[in-house]
Amino acid sequence: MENENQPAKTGYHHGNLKAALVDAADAILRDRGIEGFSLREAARRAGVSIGAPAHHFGSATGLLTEVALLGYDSLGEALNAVPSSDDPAADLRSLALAYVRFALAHPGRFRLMFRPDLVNRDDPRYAEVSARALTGFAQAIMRRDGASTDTMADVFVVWSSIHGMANLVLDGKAKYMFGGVTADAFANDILPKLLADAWPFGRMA
Amino acid sequence: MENENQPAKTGYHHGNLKAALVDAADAILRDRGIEGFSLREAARRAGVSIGAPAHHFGSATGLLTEVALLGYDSLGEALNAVPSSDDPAADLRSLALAYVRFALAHPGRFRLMFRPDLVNRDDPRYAEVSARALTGFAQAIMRRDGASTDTMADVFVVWSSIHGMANLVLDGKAKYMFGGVTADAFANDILPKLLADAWPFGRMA
DNA sequence: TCTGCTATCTGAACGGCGATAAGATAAGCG
DNA sequence: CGCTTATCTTATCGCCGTTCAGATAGCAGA
Repeated sequence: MENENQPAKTGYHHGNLKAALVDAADAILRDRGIEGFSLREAARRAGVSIGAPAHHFGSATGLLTEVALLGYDSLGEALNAVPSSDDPAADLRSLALAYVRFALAHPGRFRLMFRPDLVNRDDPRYAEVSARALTGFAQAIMRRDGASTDTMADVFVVWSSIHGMANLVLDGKAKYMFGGVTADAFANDILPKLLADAWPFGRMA
Repeated sequence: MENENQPAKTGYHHGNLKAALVDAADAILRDRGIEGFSLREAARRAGVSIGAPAHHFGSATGLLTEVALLGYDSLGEALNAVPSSDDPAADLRSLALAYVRFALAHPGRFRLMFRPDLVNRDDPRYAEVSARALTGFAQAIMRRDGASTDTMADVFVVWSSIHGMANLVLDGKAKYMFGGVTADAFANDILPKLLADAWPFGRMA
């Protein structure tokens, strides 16, 4: 997942600092979460001074925006890796499972992606990359619905359901409901059953 | 909503600093959101020195935990104010509407309530107050389901759906789907239609 | 190769933050 | 009245993001 971003730092000039800082920031999100991130820590991990990031990104938001864009890319990859079948309801269950698993596997990235105060959504790449992450998802809903009266409403409702599950589990709220289960056990044991039995979107419309 | 917390500051001793700091913190959440909160700003608003809050709350988390507990109380009030009818599916739609409206009316409080890093969930009052906020909600689901095989799974799925809608709207994601609509317009115009037409939990099981 | 231009990076500074601890103040109670 | 104790102030520490003058070196053109 990490670029090696050669050439490595050789002296005064790093050579590939921009990519190195993005990698460092992503690593901080992985190690310490979004609240553990700081611009200075990213500079430290990249082996440069505290003022160096400003030249490339201007501010902490600038750097985090790059990480968030990568996050949407990786979410899109995870969702697009789910194969389509001739059962769109089953596909929707698989997509929901992939979405929640992504959130649990990359909580720092996932949380960052939905933080309007830390991500510059006016970046021209944002609309494109965030929309593309959900295209396969929207298509599965359309396959299930056929000619719906309001596809956008359906997408929003299904997305909300999945996004809500991811957030409640990430925020530790599912523990209270399923007997202190770990995130892994939830994703591997409880969630698939839940999607098959109690989740109405996994049935034909 | 704000206590007047008499007696007001009279000199060296405030007299009711603990309540005044909770009010100040809640006001900061209202004015500047959760990211705009600081212990020093709360002290400033209460008219005391920056070290004063530590005596009463120990840390920022201590103060924010108090505010979060009040938040769960107020969410519980908002949900319990929704009357029960003989149509549990309609009740569920009303509860969903009240939940999302609460989140949009008190975004700072709402976000704080789900921040495990800012709220001490080991506080003995936490389990009680957070559970009570959702009791009426869980009862409506049980009335709709009758004798379900797994009520907890149903509660989790419905709650996720509602919680996901609240989060997506709060994080500005609904704008992209419903034409840049404001939060008020979403809560008053779009959401009721959505719950009636596209929301499967608002129908009988 | 030399020269100048420009991108890149350093290092110091500023104000704001949470936390801590020593000391000042006053409320309460015997 | 005097002692005890809770309350609040003040100073300090190490973080943080941001800014800016200056140091460094890559690089294009002569």
